[in-house]
This record gives sequence, structure tokens and C-alpha cells, in this order.
Amino acid sequence: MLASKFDSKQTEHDARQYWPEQNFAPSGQGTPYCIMLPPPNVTGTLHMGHGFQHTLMDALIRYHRMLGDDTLWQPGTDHAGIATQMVVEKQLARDGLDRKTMGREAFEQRVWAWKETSGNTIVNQMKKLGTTCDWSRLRFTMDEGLSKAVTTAFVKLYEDGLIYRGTRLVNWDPVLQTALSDLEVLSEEEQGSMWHLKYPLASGWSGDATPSPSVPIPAGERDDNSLPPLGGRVGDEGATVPLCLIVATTRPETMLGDVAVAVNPEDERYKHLIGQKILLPLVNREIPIIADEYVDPAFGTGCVKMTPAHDFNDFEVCKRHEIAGINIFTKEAKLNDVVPEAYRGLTREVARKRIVQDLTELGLVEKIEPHKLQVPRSERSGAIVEPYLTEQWYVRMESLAKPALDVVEKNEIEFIPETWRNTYRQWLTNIQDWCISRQLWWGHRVPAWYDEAGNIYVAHTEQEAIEKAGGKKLHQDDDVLDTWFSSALWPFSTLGWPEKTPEFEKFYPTNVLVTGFDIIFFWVARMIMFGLYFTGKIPFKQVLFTGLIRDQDGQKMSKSKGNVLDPIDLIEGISLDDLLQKRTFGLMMESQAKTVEKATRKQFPEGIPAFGEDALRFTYCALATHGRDVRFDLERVEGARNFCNKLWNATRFIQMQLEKCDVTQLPQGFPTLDSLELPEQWIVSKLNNVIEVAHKYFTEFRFDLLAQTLYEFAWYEFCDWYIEFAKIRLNEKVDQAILQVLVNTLETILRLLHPIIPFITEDLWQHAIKPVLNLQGKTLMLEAYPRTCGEGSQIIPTAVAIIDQVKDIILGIRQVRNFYKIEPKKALPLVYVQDPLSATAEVFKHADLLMLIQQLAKVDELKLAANDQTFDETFGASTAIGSLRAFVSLQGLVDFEAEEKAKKEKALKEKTKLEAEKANLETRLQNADKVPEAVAQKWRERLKEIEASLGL
RNA sequence: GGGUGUUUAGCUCAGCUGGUAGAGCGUCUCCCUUACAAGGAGAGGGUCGGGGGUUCGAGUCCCUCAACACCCA
Repeated sequence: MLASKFDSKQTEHDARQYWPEQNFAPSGQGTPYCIMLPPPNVTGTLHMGHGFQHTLMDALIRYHRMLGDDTLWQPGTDHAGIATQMVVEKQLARDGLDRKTMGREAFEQRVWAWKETSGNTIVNQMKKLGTTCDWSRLRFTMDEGLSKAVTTAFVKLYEDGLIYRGTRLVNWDPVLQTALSDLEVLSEEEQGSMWHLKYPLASGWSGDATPSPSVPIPAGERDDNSLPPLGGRVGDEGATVPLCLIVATTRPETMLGDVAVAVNPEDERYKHLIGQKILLPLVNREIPIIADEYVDPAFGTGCVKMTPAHDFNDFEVCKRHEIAGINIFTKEAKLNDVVPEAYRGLTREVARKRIVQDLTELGLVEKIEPHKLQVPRSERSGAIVEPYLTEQWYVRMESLAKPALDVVEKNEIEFIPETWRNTYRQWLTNIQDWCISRQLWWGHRVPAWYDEAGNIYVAHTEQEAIEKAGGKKLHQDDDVLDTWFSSALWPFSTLGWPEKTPEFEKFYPTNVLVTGFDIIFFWVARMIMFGLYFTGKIPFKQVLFTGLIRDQDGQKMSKSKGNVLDPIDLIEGISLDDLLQKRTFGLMMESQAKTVEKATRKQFPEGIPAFGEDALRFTYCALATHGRDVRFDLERVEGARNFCNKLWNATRFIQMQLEKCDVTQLPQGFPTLDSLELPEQWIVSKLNNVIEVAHKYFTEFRFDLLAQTLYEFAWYEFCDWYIEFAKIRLNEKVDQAILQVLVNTLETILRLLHPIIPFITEDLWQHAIKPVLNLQGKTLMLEAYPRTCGEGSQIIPTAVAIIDQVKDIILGIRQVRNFYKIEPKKALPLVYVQDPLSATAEVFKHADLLMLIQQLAKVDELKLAANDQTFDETFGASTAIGSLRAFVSLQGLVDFEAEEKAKKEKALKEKTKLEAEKANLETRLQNADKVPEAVAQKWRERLKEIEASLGL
């Protein structure tokens, strides 16, 4: 006998023993079905987003496995170049070491060692959660096979002219000292300043202090001759007035690298100055005034300083004007030796202060305004990214993007939800070349070698390169590839590509990719491009984009905010103290700890109870709407846990009932539907309907509706109604057919729910179902997903209609009962039921159904009233559901005088509502000719119902 | 500045190709009835962001405005 309460820990422990890992491998039979696990960072830990996506993937895989498909869920981890290198470098720093002194080889060994110790954490966590990946096929992006795929891909792209080495501006992370791709730079709005600087015209010195009127901001106008010549000081005798252009900038320190000032060619204010020169302050370099459409005359002063070596827009403008840039920074983003001596070696921040100060002293700062600006920061180090001129490896994207765009436009790859096509299209149509080299030591080293003359030899191996070089001594490129380069090969490299393995032949293209929309560019688009390029096929047929998991306030979960939830904690529970410690550890700012602690104490005053894996999984599914983000609501986990308990207890009840009979005598499967009594016909009809809907929702990836449908069926139809119907009759006598329907319906429910809540369904099936039904299967995981149940008819509409009527009668009587607060124990002496549309008459032909009503509504005597029979107020109360009316005698049960008023109010309210609806229907029916007949028919029926219950 | 999305019950969200609204949690009342108080029986609660339009009929289609979110520049 089952315990009276569901215990998730015990259940998970028990269920797991039926799932040997070899069951997760492809069966070798059936239609191939393959999902690639988006490889998590090998040194990371599982977070809510993983939990969410893995749940959906596991549900899909379990569903298809139960359908009999040949399922492969390919797992693996990602080496995560920058992130991993940073972690290891931090460890080294604690030991007083750094990678440069220990050398590349020793450093790599150190990272491998770290990967071995920590790398299994996330895999173990996934196993703990019951994810049924084929663990025997676990891959790692730095493995030999996958590294070979990377080299092969690189060499091919290079030989096809799609990879090149180019010198151009890149996003430079001055802390990590590596280039970053556009996608690794996050721009956030920050409060800064806009400095308005005066740039004197080289030719514009005016001896008579009368500025030309067409020069808009002559220094003299405002400062009244107080402005000194360059190098002079305020108050100098005989100062002349320079004519100045005023440039507005958010980065004054870059002025040392200015090579021009640009204005719009149509700007009347400056037109005549185009071609003239500026004498750049502090540097004393003459730079031209140029005209370019890029300049917005309305923004700032309409004059833009050009620093092409440190600004992407300026770079483009100056390229058009063939003006070379001047690099003023070192790799650490400190001023280099090109700038005047006074500024050399300063960081950007210090240089800014110094330069503004110096310019101010020269009277060359017009004004400083507060200004909000987008500051580009490195996703990893958080440092402000410096546009920096370096030589890097690039992938030419244009020709790769086109076919990738096509397959999505033509829906050969289906995006779910479809709206992400827009995002995808937008990015691919404006795609930039992909900077793939990184100045790191952890990753796939660029397979390019150089001879002493600097000639490049791209080859699969060093040996091959040397051969190409004619035996010359070569040095391999120091850089490694962007981690996403290897990730882009994931769908086929994990299947053995470039070898044509049987797995590749069978499972590629894969079926569905489940991932977050946040990596649509990073990963999804690149996989499609590379998939098409290298295999000639799409890498997957569908992409399911999940929302981002946010906290209950809609905030992104992040360690630095201290609002993360660990899926493991929801499953196993955690005390408040442990949770506090977890959340306040490693915060960016100490001061935040108090805020986080307060919020945590408020939200989880008693910590988090152990809800169990099934409850968490059910919640993930219930929240998996096709939206953008998911607010994670802990209360829903509780609701899901309660649902598990409901299933548990329903099983327990059935187990008790089965003890009354000899289960070995119980026939297999459902009895023929036509042979059954009405309640049985009803529940099996409903069940068959639910089965059909479940398949539909799986196909449409509507895990939310799937969860809701199964929840409602299991709880409301099966537990609340059918079990009650069954209980009453089983108390009278042991009825084999009822037992058979009970246990088989439960068994079907367990199979239906298994992909979502695998542990409890497996556990219940093993303990309460398998022995009773004498099933041969070893695990529910490998049982068939339900199709339709029962022989012959699968849905009997008349049974559904009659039982629905029975439910309505019971509901009506219960309403009266509750309204008059009649004790549940007290039986009602007499109830008349009247139904002018005579649907109820059918119910009264079945004595067994009347018995059910009498027991479930606690009524002594139940009678069918004639249509013209009337009941005066002294009889009791009446209630209406549809056309049905129940007249409940309340003789001796209530004080009529006292209840009269409330009763009248209720009746009036009901009447008003119905009359309004009646009027509305009548208006609509005036236009009945314009409406489809089926709709009009429905209206007429409803109108009849209303008239009937109004007693018309 | 360009784009995408969201706005439905107190909270979190469903609502398919247009036919007058649903769930979970919460609230209120009654009940520890031999599967389940992690439960049972019932109740209350929404002018579907504002405005306009198309239609016999709009939460659902179109236009517009507003707020919020995200992406790109």
C-alpha cells in the first residue's frame, strides 16, 4: 500500500532505478528522431534556463521514444574560451601565478586539469534531473574529433576564399587583451558628459577681432576678446581672437588621435570652411575640415571630430576620404608614444581628466553638458571596449548568409514562434564579417603557419603546412578561434563529421533545436550557415525558441543581483540560512548584500521546501507559452507538487479498491466501450479526446496547454467525478468492469503524463499498475504513448451528454445547499428536477444514475417534475443551469423568513442576467440570415434554454 | 532613430482561422466525509491599456495614441 502522502525524494530515488542509461541510446528501430543538446559551458553549473530547456527537450525525447521512434538526444559541453580562461586565470592569481610566466603549454594543461575536476559538475546535475540524453555519446568541443572538424572547416573556408586575414577596427577588450565579435559587446546606456571643445581654425586667426558672420561660434563674441592665442593664457596682452569650430564629443581624450573635423556638405553654416584646416590643440597638428553626409547637422554643433583609429563611424568616414587613422592606445588602452609626452602611459580615464583640464586652462572648453550615452562593454570582463586597429581572422559572411536566409524564408527550417524570423532576417541581411580570432590560449588554435617572410600556410596539420612551405621552418598562429566557431559545427561534428558516419547519415538533419532567442545570432544562424555550407543540408528542421526565465518581478536572474534560483534547491529544498549565504556570496558590491538579504527573507521566510523534480518540470511546461520571457512563479511549483500528490492518492485509492478483487482475474486493457455503463463510457470518451489533444499539443510544442489539459482531465474529470461515481458503486458491490476502467484510465493518464513528470509516473506505474495488469515492460519510459483506448467506439456522445447532465444536476443542488449553508452531512428530503428541453428525462431512465446523484448531492428523494408543474416559494429554493431547473425542498432546514431576502436578491440577479442575454440573442437573431446556419442554430438553442429557465 | 513584442480577474498567464471570456495561485463561506486538509463543496472577482474604424457581431482584423520590455544602430 502506498503511503498517504507523496514524497518526491523517495519517488525520485525509486523511479531512477528503472532507467539504466543504455535505455537512453537510440533503439536502432523506428523513425530517426534527434535533438542536439545546446552544449552548456563545461565549467558552469546548471541554472533555471537550462532546467527549463532541458525539461522541454526531455519531454520531447521521452514522447518520441514512447512513440517508438529511434531517438538520439546528443549531449555535450562547450569549452567556452574566454569564460574558462578567466576562471583559471583567477585561480592562478590566487596562487600568485600568471599564465604568461608559466607559458602556453603549462597553462593549457592547467585548464584541462580544471576541466577534468569541474567539468562534470553540470553533467552530473543533468543526470540528477533525469535528463535522458545518450550519455555514452557525450562530446566536448575540444575533443579530438570535434577539433578535427574545426580544422577541416577552417581549411575549407580558407581555401574557398571565405576566410581572410584583415587589418581593421575590432572591438578590443583591454583587460582580456583580445578581440571580440560584435555580439560579445554589450552597449548599455550610462550617464556621461558631452564636452564641447573649441577647435581653432589654422587659418582663422583674426587680427581685428571681427569674426566673419558666417562662422557661427566665434570665440570673441561671447568671451569678448578674452580668448588668448594658443599657448597663451587668459589676460595676455595683445591677444588675438581665434575663430573656432566647436566639436561635441563624449570622449575628449581621443582628440589626441583626431585627423579631421567633419561637417555636413549641405550645412550652410560651415560650407565655406570645407577644405580649410584646424590646428588641433595640445597636439598642434593641422587637420582638414571635410564634408560628409554622415554628419547630422542637427546633432550637437554639426561639427564632428574624426578619430578613425578609435571609432567605427569615423573609420568609415575617413576611409571614404582616404585619411589614415592614428592609433593612440596600447593594448591595455593606455596612451602610447604617438601622443605628446605629457600624456603617455595614462589610462583613458586619467587622460580624459588631464586633457579636459589642459583644454580648460587654454579656454578651449566651451561647455560640458550631462549626456546619456551607449557605452560598449565587454560581455566577459565588463571593461569598456576600445575600437582598436589590429590584424585578425575574419569569415566573409555575405555568401553564407544568403542561403541561410532562404531556408528560413521558405520555412524549410521552421521557427517557433514564427516571429523570430524577423529578427533573424534583420541580422542576416545586414550581416558583418565575423571576427573569429581571439588572443587567448584556451581554444582551437588557428591552423595557419607563417614562415620568416610572413607567408601564410593554412593546413590541417603542421606537417602539411611544412610541406606546403617547401620544408621551411614555420611558426603557428598564436590565436585561437572564437568558441562559437566550433559551436556552429555542433549538429554535425558531434555526429562524426567530416567522416560520413552511420549516425550522421541517420540523424542529420536533426529534428528540433530547443534554445533561447538570445543566441539566435551567436549560434542558431551560424549553425544554419555552416550546416548548409559544409553538409549541403539544413542542420535541423525546427527551432523552438524558449523564453528567458525571469524572477517573479520580471527581473533577469543573475548572481550579481542575488535573485537567482537554483533548480536543485527547488527540487531538494533549502533552508533560509543556506539560501541567504548562497545569494549573498560573491556579489559585485558588498552593500548589495543587505538588500538581497532583505528581499530573500521577505520572499522565502522559511526557505524553500522540497518540491521535487516532477513539480519543477511540470511548472516549466505549464509556463512554456510561446512568449518572450517567463516569469517564474514559485506558487505554481507548489500547485504542481499538489497535483503530484493528487495522482499519488488517486492511485492509492485504486490500489485499495483492487484489493477487494482477485487481480489475476482482471482482463487486459479496456473493456469494449459499447458494453459499459454510462459513467464508464463517459470517462473513456473523455480520455480518448484528451489523448488526441495531447498529440496535437506535442506537435505544436504547446507544453503549457498540454500540461493544463492533462491536469484538468486527471484532477477534475477523473478524480473529482469519475472516481466518485466509481466509489459509490464499488461500495455496493465489486464490479470488475469499473475496476478495469479505473485502473486502465489511471495507467493511460500515467503514460500521458510521463514525458512531463517522469518520476512519479514511473514510480506509480511500477508499484501500483504493472503488477496488477501483469505488464511485461521493464519501465514506463519504454511503454507506448497512448493512442486511443478501447475497442469499437472511442467516443460515445450520448453518454457524454447524459453524464454532463448528471453533473449539472448535482452542481445545481450543491449550489442551493451551499447558498443556504446547509450542513454537508444533512440530507435534503426532496428535490424536483425540471427540464423543458427534456435532456434530463434521459437521466431519469437510469436508476443507477439517480442513485449517484442522490449520494453525491445528499438527497433523499429525487423526482422529475412535469414541464407545467409549478413550485411556490414555500416549497423551497430553485436554481438553474442551462435549461435545467432544480427545486429543492427546504422544509425544516432553513428559516425562510430570514433567508427570503437573500434568496430574492440572488434570483433577481440571475433573472436580470438571463434577460439581458435573451435580449441580446434576439437582436442577433434578427440578422440570422447573415450568419452561418450552425451559429444561428446555436443561438436559437441557447435562447430556448434561457426561456425555459425563465419559465416562459 | 529603425525593428520586434507585451498590455485580459488581486498576482502569473491561456484564449486556434472574428460568435459577448478561462486556468493556476490568492480572497471569502462551509466541511478534518474511511484516496488525498499538498484535500472536498461552493462563492465573489474582468467596460479584455485609451480612442477610432471594418463587420450583423471584435479580446480576436485594421488605424492611431500611451505605457512597458527587448533587439539593432
